[in-house]
Amino acid sequence: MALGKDYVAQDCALARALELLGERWTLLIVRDAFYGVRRYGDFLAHLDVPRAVLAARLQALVDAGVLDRRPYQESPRRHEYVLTDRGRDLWPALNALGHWGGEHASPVGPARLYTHLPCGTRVDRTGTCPACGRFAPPEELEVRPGPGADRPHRDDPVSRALLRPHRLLEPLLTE
Amino acid sequence: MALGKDYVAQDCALARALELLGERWTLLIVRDAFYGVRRYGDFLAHLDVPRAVLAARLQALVDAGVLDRRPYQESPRRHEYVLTDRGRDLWPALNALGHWGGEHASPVGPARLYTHLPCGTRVDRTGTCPACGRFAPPEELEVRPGPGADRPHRDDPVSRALLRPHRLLEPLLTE
DNA sequence: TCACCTCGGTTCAATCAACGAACTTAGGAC
DNA sequence: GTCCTAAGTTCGTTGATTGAACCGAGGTGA
Repeated sequence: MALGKDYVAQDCALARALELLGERWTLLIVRDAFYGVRRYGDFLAHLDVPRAVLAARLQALVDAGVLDRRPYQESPRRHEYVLTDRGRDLWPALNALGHWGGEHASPVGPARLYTHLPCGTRVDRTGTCPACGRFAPPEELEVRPGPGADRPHRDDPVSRALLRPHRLLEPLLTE
Repeated sequence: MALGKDYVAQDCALARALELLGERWTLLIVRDAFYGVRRYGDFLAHLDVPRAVLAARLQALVDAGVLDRRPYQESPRRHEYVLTDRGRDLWPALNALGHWGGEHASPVGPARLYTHLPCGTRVDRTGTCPACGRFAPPEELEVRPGPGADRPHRDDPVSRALLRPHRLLEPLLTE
């Protein structure tokens, strides 16, 4: 979606957001980053995305300032991808899209529930906690499998780790 | 993005939403529908989307229950595409994505502002009106060009019509 | 009656991106 | 020396997007 064949003539904030986020796989990668996935191999295991596409998308997200690529060990040097503030600001959009998908595109309801930890209440489609009435930032949310959850489908370390309730943005332990 | 090569293994609400909405052009078409665009020719003029792609996307959105295709005149019979309730429920997602794009991906700020008509206040990224504290449904919003607006760029009937403040979902008059 | 116009598409060849399997590179472990 | 892991890159095949041309139903004007 490079120059010339992009949404460039659409001088609109949504179009510019989609220039990056509208590429296939990109938003699922960002969602996984909210779930605490940080490593190339874990994204790969959870997403079934072609390796080349994953590498390109991670690079694009780093270039756009959504993810930060930083070393998590030396010798051998390895890197992880962590959401920046700009990336965390995508939470309302991700929550709204996921909420719509759970209501209108899922046979059995949402696969995951988001609970505002201080209140123990599910957030609504705007990302607001009905109990305290405030917008619930992702750090204060816990993901947990919902009624339409993974059951038979996936079996990879990331999917297994997500069967346990998990605070958003905390690194996911994939034993 | 048909069977077999879709996000099907991602048993997740977001993945299912993206199965439809993640296709190129789809969310821009939905955005235009919120702006009041209803006709094939107007989408075409505003979006620079290939005709075949537009036809395919409109069909997919109708199949998914996001748009309703209904006649607006007989002899010759012509149809228009109007957002259903399911389509209107996409507003929080569209608003959140557009808000992110305006803050993080636009050089000069948002190209369009959304004002809650009863309060005269701009809605925030969650779609909530800061003045009345409630979620502002799209019917109560007015679009208006903002600081980063179209200026030189596009010159088509739809872009011209959007230079005037306009209530969301009201049919756009493209004289 | 004929030519031409509009609207809402469809068709098709060329191009571009995604896919997936194989390969690579750098270091550690046995 | 051999094997293993993590994080990629390479590359031929498949599939989607593009844009220009075409189509058909109906109206309009001379």
